[in-house]
Amino acid sequence: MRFEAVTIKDIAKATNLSASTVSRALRDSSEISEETKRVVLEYAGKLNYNPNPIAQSLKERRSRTIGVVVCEIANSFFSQTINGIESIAGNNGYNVIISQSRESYEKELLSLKYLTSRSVDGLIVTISTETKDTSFLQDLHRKGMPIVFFDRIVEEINTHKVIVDNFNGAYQATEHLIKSGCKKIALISNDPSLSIAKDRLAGYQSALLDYGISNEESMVRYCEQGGMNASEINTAMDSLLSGKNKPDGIFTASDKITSHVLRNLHEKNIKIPEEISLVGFSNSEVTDLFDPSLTVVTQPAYEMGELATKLLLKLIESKRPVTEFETTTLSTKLIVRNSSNLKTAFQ
Amino acid sequence: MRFEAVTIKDIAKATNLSASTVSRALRDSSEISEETKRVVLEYAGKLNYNPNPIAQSLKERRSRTIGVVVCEIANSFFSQTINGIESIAGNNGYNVIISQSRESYEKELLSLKYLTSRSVDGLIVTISTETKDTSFLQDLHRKGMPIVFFDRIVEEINTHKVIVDNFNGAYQATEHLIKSGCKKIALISNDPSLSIAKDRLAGYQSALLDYGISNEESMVRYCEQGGMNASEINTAMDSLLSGKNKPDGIFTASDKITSHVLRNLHEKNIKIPEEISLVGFSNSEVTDLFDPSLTVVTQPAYEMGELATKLLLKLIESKRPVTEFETTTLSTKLIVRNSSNLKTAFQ
DNA sequence: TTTTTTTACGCAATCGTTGCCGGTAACGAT
DNA sequence: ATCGTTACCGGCAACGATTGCGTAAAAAAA
Repeated sequence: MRFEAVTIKDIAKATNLSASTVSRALRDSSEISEETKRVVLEYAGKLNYNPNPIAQSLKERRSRTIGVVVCEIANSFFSQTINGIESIAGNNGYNVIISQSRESYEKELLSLKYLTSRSVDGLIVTISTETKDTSFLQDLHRKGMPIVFFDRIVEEINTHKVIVDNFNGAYQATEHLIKSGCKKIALISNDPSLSIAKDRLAGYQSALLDYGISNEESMVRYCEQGGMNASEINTAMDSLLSGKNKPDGIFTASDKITSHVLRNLHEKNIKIPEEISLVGFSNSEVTDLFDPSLTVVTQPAYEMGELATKLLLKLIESKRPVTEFETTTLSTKLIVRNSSNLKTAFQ
Repeated sequence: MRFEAVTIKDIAKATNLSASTVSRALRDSSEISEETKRVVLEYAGKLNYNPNPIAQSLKERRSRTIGVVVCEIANSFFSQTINGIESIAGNNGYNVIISQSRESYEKELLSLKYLTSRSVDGLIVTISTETKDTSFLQDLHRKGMPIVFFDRIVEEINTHKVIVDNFNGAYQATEHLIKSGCKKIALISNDPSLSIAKDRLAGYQSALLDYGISNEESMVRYCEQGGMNASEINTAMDSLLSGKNKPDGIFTASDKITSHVLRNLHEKNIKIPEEISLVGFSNSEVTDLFDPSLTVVTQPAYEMGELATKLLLKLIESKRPVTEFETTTLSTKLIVRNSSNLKTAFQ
């Protein structure tokens, strides 16, 4: 079954005008008489005419569509970002096609190929944990495809980027754990090749350094699959807790990792924060309901989506090639709750 | 900046053939010589040719795009459904445009108009809490637009529908509360005009009836905005708990409502399940981490998305108008945790 | 050799829209 | 009466891919 729409030709026939006149009348051109415009608009209204965006796209060589590649929609951080993206895109007459990599390089590549073959006007991308080779993105960028990165950016591609101050977010989280009395603080993070993982590691290390706590390799674990499956995190936790140097605080560097670690601590019947304090990056809206309520580092995801989209639209609508790019860094927010205990506050 | 793609004409020029020959060669037509095909394919490969889907859409009068209207992406149930939708759509060469109503009738209408004006081949829709008037959807349906409803269906439109057994889900939840020893069970639900709210109310009432508990109007609250803002739910909770007939069990009929109610109970320092037991519909993946871990009714969201998409594709690809429609009902699952206490189990 | 068939390709139209060019009628100016 | 200007509108072509139809050349049949 096909859904048949009204075209300009239908109106042209009905009004005994040519297609071009109807087109111009609809676009309120000055070279069409008021009377003709009235007639055309009346018919267009009556027949509920809508211009065919596919034909327009073909003519104008643009689709007014932007492609978004995220790791996972069912992740608060990304769904909030998408909300921001859709709001700005919608206000500007663009639509959004969303694609998920599910942390797989292969799926990411497929998504990118799919989106570009669907003639998107630009891309908003956050790369997967698995992605080491960014040559496809570099190719696209070189050929003139407007791209904006957010969150997990690609350092070697020079374009607009929207990130948060991951260093500071991690620093504050770690500092908070230290001030809570933790002496042995572990970090469970994403694959270290990711920009965000690097920055968060650096922030964590810097805080330890500043407070005179030694940086020990043995206290850091990386999840190559970004915590897509629990087993990876459980393995990390097992090895972390089995050693002689058991941590008294854990800093988790992503949404998924945070909840998996909490679940693992529950299973092990470890008291939080008495035995181990927990602070993690998370944009989930229900971490206040967790047992215990979680101390989290949150990111302004919605704003990041808005900003990335604004930047992308600027790229798309620029007449001449853009060579000056900006990296916007927003702030994270530390929300202190019961999974950590700010002991020094009572001293 | 525009991204310039390789077209059939580029290949035609490069190979000194006509566009039609190139087109036929690419589609492996029998009236093209093997030698020509080889040459064309070689060039197409070298230039990394991809057919322009916009041009194809215009020609074939279809966009290979399906539109999805959900209430909110940042809701586990819907994001899981979208995952299911995308998986089937992707496998069949369709892409997906997602639109959110945010429980607003106005935004829903805008989304629908936008999607249809973007020439989607079909729609997968779950209506907003606010929606009372479905005439626009009825118009679309009458004009031949393939539509599949899921979750919150429109009863008066005869098309494929995918739902869960809301009656039974609610019955089981209520029955479980009764067996846990609750005598006064409240229901906090969505706007009663929604199909799911009706069915869940009926299941709740039926369970009460079967166990000889009186149905009292005063124990039911409806959230007209579907729990989009906390205040609505807090008001409901205040009125529910202030009366003389304080409930000892609450059944919440949606994801958002469930977490808001839990938060409200926390704020009121009410012990769960000692003072009040809580069971709710929720597809959040972290309800096991809540304080207390939540007893929930979950829906097979991913499967619902898959199924809805399969049905939609059948509609879209059917040669002649479909008149026989099916409503598929999947089962919910009750996961018992600590927010309710199955006391009778110990007897 | 002539006629028929087959092979392999090009032309032109199409989808819906719009930019460009051109044309005509009306009107005032000369 | 002639010209120029203005207002208004139509025709054509093009965006990229596809397809029915036509046809030249080659192959096969007569």
